[in-house]
Amino acid sequence: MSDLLERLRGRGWRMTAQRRVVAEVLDGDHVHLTADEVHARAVERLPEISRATVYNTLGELVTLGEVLEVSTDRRAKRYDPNAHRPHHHLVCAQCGAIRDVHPTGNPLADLPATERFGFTISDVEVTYRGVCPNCAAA
Amino acid sequence: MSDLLERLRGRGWRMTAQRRVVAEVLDGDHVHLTADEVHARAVERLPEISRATVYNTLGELVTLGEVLEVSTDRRAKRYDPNAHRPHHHLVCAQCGAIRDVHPTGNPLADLPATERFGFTISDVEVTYRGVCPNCAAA
DNA sequence: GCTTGACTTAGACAAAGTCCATTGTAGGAT
DNA sequence: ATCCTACAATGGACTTTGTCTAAGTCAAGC
Repeated sequence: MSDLLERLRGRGWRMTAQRRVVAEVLDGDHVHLTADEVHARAVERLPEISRATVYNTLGELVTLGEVLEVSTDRRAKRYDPNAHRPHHHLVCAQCGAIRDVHPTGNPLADLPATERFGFTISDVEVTYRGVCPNCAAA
Repeated sequence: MSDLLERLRGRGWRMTAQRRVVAEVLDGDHVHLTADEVHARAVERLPEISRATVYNTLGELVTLGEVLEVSTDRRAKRYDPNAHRPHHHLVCAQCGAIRDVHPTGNPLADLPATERFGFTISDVEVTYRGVCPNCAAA
């Protein structure tokens, strides 16, 4: 993740304690935190960090392409630091757990020209929904 | 759409003016209204209908499988009455226009067992994003 | 070590949606 | 036809998620 900090500095990002903390919180694999969760964890390390800063920083990371926004439920957006490997998501309809998945095939190729209505398509988002083993057992 | 009303009555739905109006508003193809838009149109026909009732009714229609919830942007949920023919969505990243599309292929088959993590998958949602002809021209 | 403009802050604000106590009513029972 | 009652509707308070702004702070270049 320090690569991330390096990359950001290289792009002229002004490095502040707040931004560093947000980037650190997002470290790890299969992490899909809401903005509020990011804020909560950031506060543990930097108690005076404000919500607005967390939102700003997350927004910038998304713009820079370092983090993906995913909206698997209709509550809060989640932030996925695994932005450099394309992937989709598998969501538990009951507990909301999220896993990154890598389907075979290319959904873009599955949309014939007649079904494109003249759109220039740039992106496909696939969300699988189901029940996770934990919830199925309960 | 009166089929819908019939079906609902058959399921023991108590028919009220409010519910009828909400169902009528959702009539039509390629309609993807937000709850607020549904409310606005319902008010035209039944001025005293409340927002809570619209939300409740939409929620019930979703539970009954008569209407689909789609969240193409992260603002409001949209309600899609075309629930009986499986389809996916094509969204303009600029103006937010939504089209129903029918891709070939089956994305469910594209997720190998090793990528299912023990989930029982029940549903796949595919959202294509791009720029519509209108916005491209502007 | 200054300066400056970018960054952060707190809190007000907004949009979307939920909750709840109260009031109303559809539809079966009489 | 009227009455009953469980289910539905109401409206307003509340919650959640996110944005905006004015004022204060600070990283980084000089």
